[in-house]
Amino acid sequence: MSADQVTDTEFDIPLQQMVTFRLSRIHAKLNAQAARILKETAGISLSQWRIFVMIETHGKITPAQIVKRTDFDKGQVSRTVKGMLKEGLIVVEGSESDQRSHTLEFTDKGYGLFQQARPAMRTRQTALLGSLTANERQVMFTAMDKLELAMEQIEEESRA
Amino acid sequence: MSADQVTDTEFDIPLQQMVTFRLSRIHAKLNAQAARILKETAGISLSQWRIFVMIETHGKITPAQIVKRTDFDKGQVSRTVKGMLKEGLIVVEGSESDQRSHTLEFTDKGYGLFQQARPAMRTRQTALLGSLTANERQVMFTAMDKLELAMEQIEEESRA
DNA sequence: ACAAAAAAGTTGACGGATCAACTAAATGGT
DNA sequence: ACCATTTAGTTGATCCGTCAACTTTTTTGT
Repeated sequence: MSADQVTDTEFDIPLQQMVTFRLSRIHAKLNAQAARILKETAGISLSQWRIFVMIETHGKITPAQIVKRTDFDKGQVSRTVKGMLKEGLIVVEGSESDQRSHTLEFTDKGYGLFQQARPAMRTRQTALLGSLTANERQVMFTAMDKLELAMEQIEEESRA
Repeated sequence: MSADQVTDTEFDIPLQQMVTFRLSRIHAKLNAQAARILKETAGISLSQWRIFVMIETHGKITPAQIVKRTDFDKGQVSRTVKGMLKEGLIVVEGSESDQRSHTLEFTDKGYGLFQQARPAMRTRQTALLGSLTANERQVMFTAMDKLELAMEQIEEESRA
């Protein structure tokens, strides 16, 4: 049951950093690679891509809804949207029921760039997922769920 | 075999972002939590902690060796070391064989702070690893290995 | 031995992420 | 209906991560 014996044979990376550290490195590499692909294929940033994906998936979504669904920082969403408006990648449409908010939509230009980036992104995603067996994928996702839960519990305990 | 059918039932998060996106969020949360703990327990930053861990593990290590082993950015290592010197957390000792480089060591103050942060960090690490079964841990690490490999292959292919 | 290449470290620039303060609009309890 | 609270979005400050340019020193090939 105790987790201490898992990796006590220290090779290069000490116990204390295994999970955090490995995830951190993978994340950095994944991000850098995605950013590079997006820049090369469509000249857009990773933040912009993520906004596009949310619009594509949910259609006419507001910044607040994006924040709720993704946990992105609302400041950053605001700035990214601002940039995308200036570049003519999206347009906003004021909501009638709520004067504060507006829904986001593709422009033709924005949609074009999004489509331009998609094949490479899709290929990459397929290659990444394809490198794992079905079982590995499944276990990895449940493991990530559990890690997120464990983090929340740590947070609660340390606040008690 | 095809990876497309894995998550084609789109719930909240579309296929294109599953891996990248989940990892990104977990990474961000893990980082934020670690940073908070380190600040509260010892008043040090995550970068400083990581340098400490490397010194602790390898003893009298040079910045270049840290970069090799961890893939940290050498610019950032340089800056972090500079800050730690100014705060008196470490000292450097010039190498005789190489005029360019220097090894890093704890000061008493630095070691004290490191020890001060350790229990909370260790507890957290144990809680994180402990939330997973042995099998999940093992599968997760091999999955991460495979993902890193897949990324490298994508990189090579796109350069061809 | 010497020129060319590689390695160690520093620094500047820039984008991304996080946090906090702020404005304005909507909601809810009484 | 009214005041307090919540929610949407903007903006500024700050830190971290990444990239590239540069200096100095060491290594390597001939």
